[in-house]
Amino acid sequence: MDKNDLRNKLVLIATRLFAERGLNGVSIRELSKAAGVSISMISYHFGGKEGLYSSVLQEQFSDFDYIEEINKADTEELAKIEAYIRWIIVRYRNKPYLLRFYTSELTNPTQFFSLIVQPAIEKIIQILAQIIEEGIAKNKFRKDLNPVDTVLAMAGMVNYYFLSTLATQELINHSPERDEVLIRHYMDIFTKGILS
Amino acid sequence: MDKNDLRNKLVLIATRLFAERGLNGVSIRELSKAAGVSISMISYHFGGKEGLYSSVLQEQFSDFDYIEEINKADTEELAKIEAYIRWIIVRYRNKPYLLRFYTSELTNPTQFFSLIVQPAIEKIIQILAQIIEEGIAKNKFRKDLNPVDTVLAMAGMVNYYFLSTLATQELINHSPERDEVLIRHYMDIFTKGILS
DNA sequence: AAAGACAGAACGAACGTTCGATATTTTGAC
DNA sequence: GTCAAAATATCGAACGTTCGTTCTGTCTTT
Repeated sequence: MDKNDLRNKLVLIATRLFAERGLNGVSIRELSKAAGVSISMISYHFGGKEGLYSSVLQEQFSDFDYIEEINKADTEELAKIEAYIRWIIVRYRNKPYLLRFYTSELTNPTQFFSLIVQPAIEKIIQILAQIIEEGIAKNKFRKDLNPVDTVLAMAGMVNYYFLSTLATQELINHSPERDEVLIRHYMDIFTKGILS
Repeated sequence: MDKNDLRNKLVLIATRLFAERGLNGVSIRELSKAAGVSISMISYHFGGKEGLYSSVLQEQFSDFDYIEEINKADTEELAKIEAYIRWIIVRYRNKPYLLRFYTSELTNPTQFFSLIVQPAIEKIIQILAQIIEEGIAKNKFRKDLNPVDTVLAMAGMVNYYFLSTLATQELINHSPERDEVLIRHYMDIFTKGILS
């Protein structure tokens, strides 16, 4: 087997297990058994259990480039915002365990947050706030809006939908059709709130 | 020492430690050392480590009665909504580790969710949706609103503020003054979005 | 033949629980 | 109220299990 095959396989399996039960909730024996390899392979390829966990985290927070592309597109502000909302939904669909990793269990979590999560979130907030500012400058949006707070309000509406679904484990049905209804609904509420 | 003194002390200490590093990230030796008692006390009083963890969870999700009082108050719909937002903020201020427990690590997490978290969230959503419905019936709010989705949008704006703060560990400054600004801001956006 | 990938056994450390002994509190008869 | 006895609370050691890592040897690839 190619070296990278096993690495990718371990990251894939570890992502699901770590997300379900956390770093300390999964043993390397279970991980290696699920991957069909020896337990020594985790130390060999990742330098230890935390090394594998770090690889999982890196992979989970490595898809923030798309948000920059949204911003570069030559569309109006509200279209960019809708594109951002759709991106969040796709993100949670592809990485349903993402929220768990916001409360990381690394020996040095500060490092993980300051190196990976914080820059990513700051970048998103900055880009979206800039979109709001442009809308204000063009007199499309209300002049008295605080761009950052407005971004947090908007991001909250979308993220919370998935957070509450995770927390209640089936309280709200997930489906593409329902996603579409929610996008329309959120855009509707949000648009009425910020348009001048 | 009184029996309940030690029980309460252990729950208090365990809440902070479990929230910081999760069920499997804290040993009963560390817990009992922090409480200044023997390790056997945890099994004696709580029937084991998971018993203590369950007690922590129960205590963290046992403050949902206030939301019913808000609903009973003889005030108009928007005032009730603002009271709800303030309640969330106080809740997170008093229980800053609350979000961690949404991804529980119990051996049988389904039981925890179905018994504690889900009923609590469903109750809140139901009460708030009822408030929205009343506003619609009185022609205060837009007729085309879906009450439940509207509640999720509103709850998301507030909850996400704290979620993002937790995730970024200092990205956004917390203070009563800033809370007040946010309450005004969120109420403003939300009000404009739902008023008829 | 050299280098890399992998397996499996072995290691010490840490884990949660249990158990017998001891200290403290509560109970009840006088 | 006193005091012995019962019940409860606490301790600390010991137990068996599981943990992550390491090491030696073997197989595969270059």
